[in-house]
Amino acid sequence: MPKDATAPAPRPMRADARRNYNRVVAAAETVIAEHGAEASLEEIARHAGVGSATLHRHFPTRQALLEAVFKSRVEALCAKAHDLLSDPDPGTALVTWLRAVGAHAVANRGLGASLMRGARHGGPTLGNTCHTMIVNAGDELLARARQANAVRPEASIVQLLKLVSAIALATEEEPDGPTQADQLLDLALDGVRLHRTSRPHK
Amino acid sequence: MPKDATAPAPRPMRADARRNYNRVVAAAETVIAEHGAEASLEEIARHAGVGSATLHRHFPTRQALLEAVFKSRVEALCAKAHDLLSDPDPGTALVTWLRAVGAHAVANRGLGASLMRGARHGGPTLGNTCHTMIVNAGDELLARARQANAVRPEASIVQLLKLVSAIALATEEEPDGPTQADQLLDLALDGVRLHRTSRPHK
DNA sequence: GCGATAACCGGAGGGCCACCCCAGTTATGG
DNA sequence: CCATAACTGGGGTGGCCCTCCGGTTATCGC
Repeated sequence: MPKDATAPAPRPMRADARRNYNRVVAAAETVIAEHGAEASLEEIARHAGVGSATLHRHFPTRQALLEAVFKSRVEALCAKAHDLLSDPDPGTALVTWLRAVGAHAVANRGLGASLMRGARHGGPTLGNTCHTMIVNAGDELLARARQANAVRPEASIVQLLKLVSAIALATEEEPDGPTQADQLLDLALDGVRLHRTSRPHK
Repeated sequence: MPKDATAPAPRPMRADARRNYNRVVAAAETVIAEHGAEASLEEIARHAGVGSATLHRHFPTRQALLEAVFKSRVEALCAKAHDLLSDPDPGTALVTWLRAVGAHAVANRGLGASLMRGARHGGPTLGNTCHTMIVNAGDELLARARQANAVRPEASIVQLLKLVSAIALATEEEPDGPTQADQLLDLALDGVRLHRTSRPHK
């Protein structure tokens, strides 16, 4: 089965089409890493050796292209979430995963914004697959943590992800982005957890 | 050549110039409230009944325009910070103020982004007056709270403001933005405070 | 009150970009 | 091997940001 996202390709997509598709994704990857998520689509097309029309045909919206670029990373994060489900400490597992999400969002410029944008346009049409994948993966972790009384029960996974994305969005394209993001996450996520013991003097 | 952003005009600025200046600021206010901080400058000029050149002459950069638009609100926030300095509970005062900052940032689309952008371009040249004003005002509140052991000592005011701005940025242009922002702030700011007593079972 | 002058105004134009249309080209199935 | 359907990319449109330049107007010294 072709690795097509949502359509079970009735036509298996012509060879050159798939070739150009891959070229565009590769070019987008490098250009976005260089210039951020607001990079010029034409520059991506140029860098891929492809006309702008081709790019727009394969990816009718910028969001669609971002989804394709970040798909592998999102899948990795979902896999990590699955692994962490067997962690002995549900609360720490959740926080660890959220930090990983934040780290990825900071490292891959624009991922954070991409994840957030997914929430809008409620329609399940397209463009929000990254968002839903992450939400589903994280929801299991949160449910387990909540069951163990390790987190504030009123926090939803959407809120938590939005918080993480916001921090990533705010610190990306800063000189010391990763450091700042880490500190901010430390501050913010600490408020999410429930510390039944009195807080250590640290 | 006096680069006056706020300078006390050696030449008192011609009457029509000031008139157009005010018109542009007023137009920007409404257009930004409608379309966000990324609104088209030409549309602002159009809405003000003014050529685009006039807009660019008065405000050489978008940031300069945003500064002018948000100046009054920022001043109000600084005044509020000053008032809260006499609040009996330093920790609560700080959190109250940060929530107020967040509320303003959400209400006035683009203010959050504007506040953050100020941090960059380290130069004290221009465009970061809003940022420095807010930072200075908040720093006093934070210092007092820290002295009272009411907050985690490693949190800096820049970090806290960045956190608040990030949340505002993430929730603005959402249908239920203010509500979400409030919940997220609740989550995030709780991690900032130091609860010397063991946390209530709540 | 009245020119001279300096400041101000806004339309025109250049460069860049997202997006669409259409004729040429190429892979694919009978 | 060829008919056909799908894919391609150059060119066009409209929008944006920003700058230059000739015309206009407020302001100051007389």
